[in-house]
Amino acid sequence: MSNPVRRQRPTIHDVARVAGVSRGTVSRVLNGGHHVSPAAAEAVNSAIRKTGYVVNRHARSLITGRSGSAAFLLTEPQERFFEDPNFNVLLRGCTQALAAHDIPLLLMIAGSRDEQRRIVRYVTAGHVDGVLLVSSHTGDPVAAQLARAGIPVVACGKPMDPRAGRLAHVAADDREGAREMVRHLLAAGRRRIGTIAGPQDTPGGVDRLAGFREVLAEAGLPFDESLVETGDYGRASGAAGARRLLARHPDLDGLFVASDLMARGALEALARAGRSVPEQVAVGGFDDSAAALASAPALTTVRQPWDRISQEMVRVLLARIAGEDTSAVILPTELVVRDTA
Amino acid sequence: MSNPVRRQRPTIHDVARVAGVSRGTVSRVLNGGHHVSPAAAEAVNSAIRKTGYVVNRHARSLITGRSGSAAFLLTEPQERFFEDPNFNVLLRGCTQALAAHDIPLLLMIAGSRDEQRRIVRYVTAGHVDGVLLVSSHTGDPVAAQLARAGIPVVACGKPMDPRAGRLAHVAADDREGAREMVRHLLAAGRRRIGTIAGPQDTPGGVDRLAGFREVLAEAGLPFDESLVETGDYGRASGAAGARRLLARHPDLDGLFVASDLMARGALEALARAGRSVPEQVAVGGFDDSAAALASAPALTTVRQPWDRISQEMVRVLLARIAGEDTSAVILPTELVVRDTA
DNA sequence: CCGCTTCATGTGAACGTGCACAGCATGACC
DNA sequence: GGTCATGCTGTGCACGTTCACATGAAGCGG
Repeated sequence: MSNPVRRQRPTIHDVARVAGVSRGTVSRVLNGGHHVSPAAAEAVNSAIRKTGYVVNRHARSLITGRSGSAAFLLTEPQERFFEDPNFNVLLRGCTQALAAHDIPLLLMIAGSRDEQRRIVRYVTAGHVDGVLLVSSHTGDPVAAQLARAGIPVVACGKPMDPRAGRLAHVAADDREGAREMVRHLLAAGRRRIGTIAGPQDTPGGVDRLAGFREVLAEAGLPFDESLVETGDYGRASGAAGARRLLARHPDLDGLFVASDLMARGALEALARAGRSVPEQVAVGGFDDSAAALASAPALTTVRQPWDRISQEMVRVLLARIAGEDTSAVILPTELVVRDTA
Repeated sequence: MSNPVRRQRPTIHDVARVAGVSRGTVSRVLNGGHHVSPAAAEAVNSAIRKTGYVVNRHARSLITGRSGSAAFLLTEPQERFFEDPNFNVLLRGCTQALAAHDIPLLLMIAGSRDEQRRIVRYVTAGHVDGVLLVSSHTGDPVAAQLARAGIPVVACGKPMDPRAGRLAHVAADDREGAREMVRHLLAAGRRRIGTIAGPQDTPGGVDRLAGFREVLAEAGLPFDESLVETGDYGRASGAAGARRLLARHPDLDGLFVASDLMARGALEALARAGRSVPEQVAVGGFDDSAAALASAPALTTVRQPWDRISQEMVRVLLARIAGEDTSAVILPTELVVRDTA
């Protein structure tokens, strides 16, 4: 009747003893409850409550070979991601979506070569069941190694390289989002429409530019390469692009900019050039980031459904872990009309 | 000589066989290498390279009772944190500092009651060795439960409640930072200095206001309660506070604002009231956030050493996990002089 | 009443590691 | 040469769980 000095955490064995059944039965109740009589199940559940038992994931992982956790992997220019509010929405959304399945999320940042090696070793060692990948270009060596090792990976954003087909991905429909924005500019009577595109080595940059071109062509407007500028998604490049466009086309009356940050830069350049927005030049951005509302005038933009993207990434990842072969998911964007167009 | 059909991951046993030693010796090499002859150690290391062995953390955790991982726990108003660029620096810094010790970081968000329960269960079950806590008020129920269960917890920011002494914490020196800024305003000849303080239920808000008062008193300026306004760290409350201060004190020539966001709001209000900055009113902020540089004029502010804070949090956490009783660490701030003061 | 199936339950083994302990060789010292 | 200390190495066990298999009971049709 004497208590042990050190109070141990209750194990499945304790539960079995209290419930008057065997360890196997408790284990069955824990994992699905098939092949267990209602009476036994009830006894086990009550014993679990009574003892305060929680499963030891380490023991479980050791035998099953699965960790019950997932990683959020960030490669490449981490600074840019961390500064991007949308990235934060994504990170939060993924964390919470996985938490609903009782799966903890490991945050991993692959910066240096050393960090990359460590991450590959950790993940391929089976200490993570799957990986949510955020990377600007998907020729990423880390991602490739993981995919080759058979780790389920779901990327955020369309892969640049279609032959990197082993990666599942979830992305917003950049092309259709761009199309919608340009149609909106056309509907407002704009005919001399320029664009500041994103980097052409990112799929988003390519698709938004493609959407822009398609709609102009469909509207029967002559294609003019001099109406296209390219930036790096940053504020400064937006301002520079707008200046160059205005120099070439003083009669510009519409501008589709591939990111809100660049759009803000473009607005400054337009103001400095004495153009009124939206009266003389209508401006549309992309992202619906905080920058869109940072100062007046509020930016008309295209919203990407980041909350849904995170949910879908988790859904696809869990499906892949379960062995299903879900691959690409493309989600619709939403046009947000404010003051600039 | 026939290979097995399925290639298993190499275990410590395989390494031992290849190296021609026992499992125990391999284990010793892995954990510190004490009591191992150089020859044996070399044989083991070469065998590890040859087999591509990586330790199975699940098995190790099962026997040691330690997980080799830590959690980054976010409670309360998650939105505010995720929008705060400094928070991102902190999260990134902690992740990388822990990665250097080969410790993965689990991101946990305690929003709903249900999430809180799940997190407490997970952590107290021993699936995490320690917790890095970010919470605005440290009377936090989740933190209290974890501390009570004996989990090492290191909080970011000073606890409001000194009797919550079981939590270690790392914080910037808000009081001295505020003192330095106010001294800077005094040195510039300002004598009619107001402040927009932060919420008085947060330690940062209290300390920054205390520093403000102390320096004025030391300078022999009469204390005037009507020079104090209180905001919620947000832009709008800064603008409102500045308007009220100006109404009461049209001759205001200096303003210490407890956050950059509020400072931006104050700058707008000052501009609208026709005051020139810094000629008529010198303005100092706090945080050195992106808002400080968001638009002209660039804000003079107090920088908190977020990179060092994250490093110290990790250092203190590892010390606590190792059983040492490191507690409070206060780090110096840095005055960043730009255009507004 | 028998043989067959179905289903709930118990049992032993295995997962890969760390640790305590025992054994063994070597060398030093009396 | 014997005793003892010292330092390296091997072995068995334990950690808590899942899984395959065995067992036995119950149901059922002939």
